[in-house]
Amino acid sequence: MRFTLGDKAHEPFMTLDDILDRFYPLPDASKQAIRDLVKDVRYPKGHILLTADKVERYIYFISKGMVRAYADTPNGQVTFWFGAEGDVALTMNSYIAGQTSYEDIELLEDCNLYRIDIKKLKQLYQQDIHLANWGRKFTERELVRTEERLIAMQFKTAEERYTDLINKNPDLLLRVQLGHIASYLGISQVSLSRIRAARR
Amino acid sequence: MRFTLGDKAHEPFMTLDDILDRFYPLPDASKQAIRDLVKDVRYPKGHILLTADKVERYIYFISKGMVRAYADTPNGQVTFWFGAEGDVALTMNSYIAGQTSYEDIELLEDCNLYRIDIKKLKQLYQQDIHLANWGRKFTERELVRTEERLIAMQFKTAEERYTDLINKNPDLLLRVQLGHIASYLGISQVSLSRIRAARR
DNA sequence: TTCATTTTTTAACATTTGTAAAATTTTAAG
DNA sequence: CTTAAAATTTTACAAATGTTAAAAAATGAA
Repeated sequence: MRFTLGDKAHEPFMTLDDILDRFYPLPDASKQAIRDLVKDVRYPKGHILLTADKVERYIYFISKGMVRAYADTPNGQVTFWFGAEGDVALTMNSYIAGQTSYEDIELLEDCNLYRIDIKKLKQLYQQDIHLANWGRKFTERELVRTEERLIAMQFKTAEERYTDLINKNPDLLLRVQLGHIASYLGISQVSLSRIRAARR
Repeated sequence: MRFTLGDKAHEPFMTLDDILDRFYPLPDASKQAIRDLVKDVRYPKGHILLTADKVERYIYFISKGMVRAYADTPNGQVTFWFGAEGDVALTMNSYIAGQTSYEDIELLEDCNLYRIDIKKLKQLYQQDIHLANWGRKFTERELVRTEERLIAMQFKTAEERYTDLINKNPDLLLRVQLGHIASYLGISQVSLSRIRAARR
């Protein structure tokens, strides 16, 4: 999922079942099919989990830790998504189109992840209608969130977007450095400093 | 679909089959199930097809015409999506969550539409795995487009976003007034006029 | 065509945000 | 604890965008 942190962000970790149940109720047989495909993996802070220029084979459910997605641009990196416990980390075009994508995913903390093979997951989408609808629901939730953020970018000031962000995700300030937050808000770090100074 | 206009935008109109085939190959039985639910409707330019404050019962495939989605804000309307032939017009939260949403859909031209009942479509998602995957694919395509636009908002100048927009959609300038385009780009109409003046 | 309405552009000034560089604070390693 | 590195804030100035109001152009109905 692209940007949640809401519900269970403060939990120390989430189980695979916790994560699967967030999007859509699945019968146990479908959950078991996922469990059979999943492998537990761990990587340290700073690890690049997925890269833009590769067709990535896996997506990752985040059990514990914080990550960011960023696009490389002529003007530097643009962070456009944070993922925490319960979210799904993936490079969009690899997942959706089997092509290279526009973003890298970097771990901002040591992470425990559930790794799953995209091709095998898609085979399940073709075989199991519950999982096909689970996959639909997952994307739908991301789409609503992304569209809401896009609209906010079109008419809210940077200060409003900052306030909204930390109100919805108070722990973000404790877990993510301000440079990444500024980028996520679409402003320079200097601008974010000014906004924060004005709030004191 | 949220913002395409690409492939067949210049076509005078698209059939239901054209539209269904854009996202995902469907067996004929599945297409027939959709055909059985669909009703042809027409509305004139200016008609408000869907509204934010209602739980809408229908979504519409656009056979002919141009529409926009906009959110009402304290500072006026924010247009954040244009739909043309082949696109799907819907209020997101009605479609996704069965709740009121954040946008109205207004017709910018006289339109021919295929109307379909959301509840019945969702029943099909539960019964027909091909349609469930069609629905997944539809949302996935929207998500990639929306995410790409969000990233562009974060690091491209208004002028670059304007150039990108009209390069991808040359006919947009002929079919949509500049005030809506300015809003879509996240700038004032005055700013857009300045950008256009500088390009001459 | 003519006239009223709507849309778009232009002008003037205010505000926001960006950039570059320096100062300060925080973090992390030894 | 001390020190070097990294992150954050501050400052000064430049560039981009917003707001308001007026002028010009385009549109559409009679």
